[in-house]
Amino acid sequence: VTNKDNCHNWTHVFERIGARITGPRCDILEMLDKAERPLSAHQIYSELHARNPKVGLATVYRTLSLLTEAEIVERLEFGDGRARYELAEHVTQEEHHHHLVCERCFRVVKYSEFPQEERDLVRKVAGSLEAKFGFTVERHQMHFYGLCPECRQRA
Amino acid sequence: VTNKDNCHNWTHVFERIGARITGPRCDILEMLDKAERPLSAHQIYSELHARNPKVGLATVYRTLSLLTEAEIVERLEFGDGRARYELAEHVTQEEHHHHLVCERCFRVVKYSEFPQEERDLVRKVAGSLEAKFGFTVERHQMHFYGLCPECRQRA
DNA sequence: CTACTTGCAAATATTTTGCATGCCA
DNA sequence: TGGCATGCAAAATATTTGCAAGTAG
Repeated sequence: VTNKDNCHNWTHVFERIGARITGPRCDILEMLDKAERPLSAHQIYSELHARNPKVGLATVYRTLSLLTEAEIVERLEFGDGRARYELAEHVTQEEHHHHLVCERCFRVVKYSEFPQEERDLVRKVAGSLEAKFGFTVERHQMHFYGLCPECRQRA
Repeated sequence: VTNKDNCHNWTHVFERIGARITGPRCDILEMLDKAERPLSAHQIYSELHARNPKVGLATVYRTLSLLTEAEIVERLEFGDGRARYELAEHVTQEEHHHHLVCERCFRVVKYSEFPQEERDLVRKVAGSLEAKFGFTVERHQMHFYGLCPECRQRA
């Protein structure tokens, strides 16, 4: 009883990577697209499974893995042992952003501050790293860690 | 049969945090201090256990946890599911640095490029985040990901 | 139809914890 | 000596995989 209601926007994504278009896959992309912060596999599974108890956790992991390989999804780790996932920027067409993380409760906020300055610096650093270490630089992440207002108050 | 040969440099570190000075603890700090890249718990355990089979993996994890809480060690995650650890900068008194990671083999290289420009940008971003989100920003990480020369050749 | 997907359960991998023993201060 | 630290084994998490059954194309 796979429900493909959410597939309209995503058919071309799966076609491009030669993967089949299924209900759970579209649901996952839809959730990631609507989310205001990166989601863990468990968060995605909980919601999907609540809507349709037939959905299994393994499918969530396999789908996230598939989409991460295809660079449709980006996998992030913030230090609490569970990976989070969000849509790649070329998919959302949103502004380039990074994350601010509370090191106590691991709440995550997206931000985009001084994008031009960042671009300039990143370009310089990436060039320098390629020259010095022979790496082909593909992407970067900048995480800021601190205490959110709630956790600071409790501390 | 605890061997405290490696404790000379580290007594004050443990005294400051009110923790006992033991062989395994000093060995771990010594390893981190000598390492040129962040080490995983398993890497540390392997070497220590080879030198002294009495050392257990739990001690490694408990020590890393203790030292991370005390901000003597920094915990890092690069996306392969195993955390890495390195000495905090105020302990090594080395230059502020970040990491370049091969997304295929997860080799990690430390770098420090354009430190002044980075400081300027980070200060601006941190201030902006504190004002906008009410977080108290404590630290940041910048990870560059790409392919190392070896993995690029193989691909 | 046929191969790709899925669900379930079992297997891995990493990290944490309980408890009896050991050892630092 | 007293309480923190350790080792071992068992537990808790997170993630991956084998396999039989389901379904997209």
